[in-house]
Amino acid sequence: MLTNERHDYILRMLEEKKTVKLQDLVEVTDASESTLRRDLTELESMGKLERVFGGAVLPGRNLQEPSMDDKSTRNLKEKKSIAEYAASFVQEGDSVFLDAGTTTLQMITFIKDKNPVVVTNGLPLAVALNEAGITTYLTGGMLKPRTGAFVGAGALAALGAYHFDICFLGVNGIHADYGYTTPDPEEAAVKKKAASHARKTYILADHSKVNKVSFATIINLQDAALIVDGVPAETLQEYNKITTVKVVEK
Amino acid sequence: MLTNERHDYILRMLEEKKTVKLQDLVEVTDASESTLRRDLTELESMGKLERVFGGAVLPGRNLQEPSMDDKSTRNLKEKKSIAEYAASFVQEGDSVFLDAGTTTLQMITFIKDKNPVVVTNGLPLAVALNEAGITTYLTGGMLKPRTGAFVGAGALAALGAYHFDICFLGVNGIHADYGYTTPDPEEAAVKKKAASHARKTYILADHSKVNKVSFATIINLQDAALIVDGVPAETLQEYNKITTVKVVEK
DNA sequence: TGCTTATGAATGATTATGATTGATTTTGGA
DNA sequence: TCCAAAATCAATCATAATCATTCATAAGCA
Repeated sequence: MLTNERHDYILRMLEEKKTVKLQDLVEVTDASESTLRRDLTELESMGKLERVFGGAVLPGRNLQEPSMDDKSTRNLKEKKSIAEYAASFVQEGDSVFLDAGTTTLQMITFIKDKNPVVVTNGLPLAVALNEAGITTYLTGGMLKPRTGAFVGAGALAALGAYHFDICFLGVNGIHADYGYTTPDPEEAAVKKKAASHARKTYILADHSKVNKVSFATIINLQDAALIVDGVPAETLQEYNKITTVKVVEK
Repeated sequence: MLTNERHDYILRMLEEKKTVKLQDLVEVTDASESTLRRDLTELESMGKLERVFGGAVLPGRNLQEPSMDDKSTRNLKEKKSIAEYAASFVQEGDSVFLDAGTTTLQMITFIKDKNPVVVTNGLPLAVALNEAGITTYLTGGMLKPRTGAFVGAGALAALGAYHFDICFLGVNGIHADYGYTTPDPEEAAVKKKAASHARKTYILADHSKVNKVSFATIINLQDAALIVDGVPAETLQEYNKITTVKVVEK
């Protein structure tokens, strides 16, 4: 069976069944496991499918879910590691700002025994903080449906009333030349203001954000430290010029 | 069965039945208890469901109510009737304030087709409003764990920036002599300030609140209308002295 | 021939799974 | 109410499945 034939077959099978197992493909196509793995990898890089453990599924088929959930599944483990490491900087009784985002969300588990007072602009975070029994303040403001973040004049005004011992922000991209970037200007404004009211600011990012700069707003942050996972040493050199970098070990 | 298939199955089952038992999943999916427990744990960490003893439920549902199912299910039918009736006063495009509370929560279903802009101080309400696709503002402030209400200086300051066409408040007791009462002074302050920024205010209460005055703070509200259900005519006479009373018919 | 590409097999690593254990929670009866 | 039984739970472990990587072979082509 030709390579293209296999590819077509896989895609047609996916269309039909929405999901396909590698072992089934082996039986039907008479190709080896290795070959079919390569097929799947290739088709994935073309965006035609999404690999999962044991096979593949149609891409983006949980787009029906709020976009937050999609993102939260991606790199979840890395995010948890980063969150745990970041949480180690929080001290007993600190006043903490947690940015809206999936990585900061993961931090809640790791800080709840430190009796922090937490301010956030994230709706899901407020829910989780409440459940965790943490003293919680929310900035308020206009709710962005896609991200569950509160932004706008209301959020900015509320931030003016607080001061934080420590502040944790998520970003969408990090680049040695452009610095930190995030797609939404309103969310960028909130991040900036939060950082300006904090004694110390940490930026959280998994490796997928490194050297990425999408259509985005640049956030100018002085004195912020960057926490990332699994980035090669030579890449780090570049960033050390512009910020303190802390790498999460596995 | 692929991991993703199980996850999808669980979520679809949840969508349908609102709740799912672990044992049922074991029977249907042919996976072990351990595996399904892991599935549930993972889905929970993604915020797609909430684990309960014996299975899982859709998220948010039980956060809407402080701690006891008791309170939320108590008089639920009456609350829905009151909510539906109250919602009939909302007009297309109105700016609406919804107080934190279970009755106001029920209103969301009934106002979402009127394209309102809603301001609330209730965490569960913000979640529900977001899900309903309604433009949502939240006051922010300090979160009261028991009730999910935001109160304090932050909440009051935020309210100063809004004006409402219509305002709906819940109370804990109504008495012909003492007026409206609620146990928490901070929540009382929020209610009062919200009402003072509204063109028209409605108080929602089921019959269990009538002639009740617990250890409570009195809320002085001018020009507010009272919406109650199933109260005898002679009781009504008393209240007409102090407010406009509207009774929900069954 | 020399070069590229596709393939399959083998490897050690990673991940998912199911069974077991003892702890926790709920249930039901005294 | 209190206590004991049953159900459910989290944690751990060993096993099985799946994975990425490497290497060697074979086929196609100038």
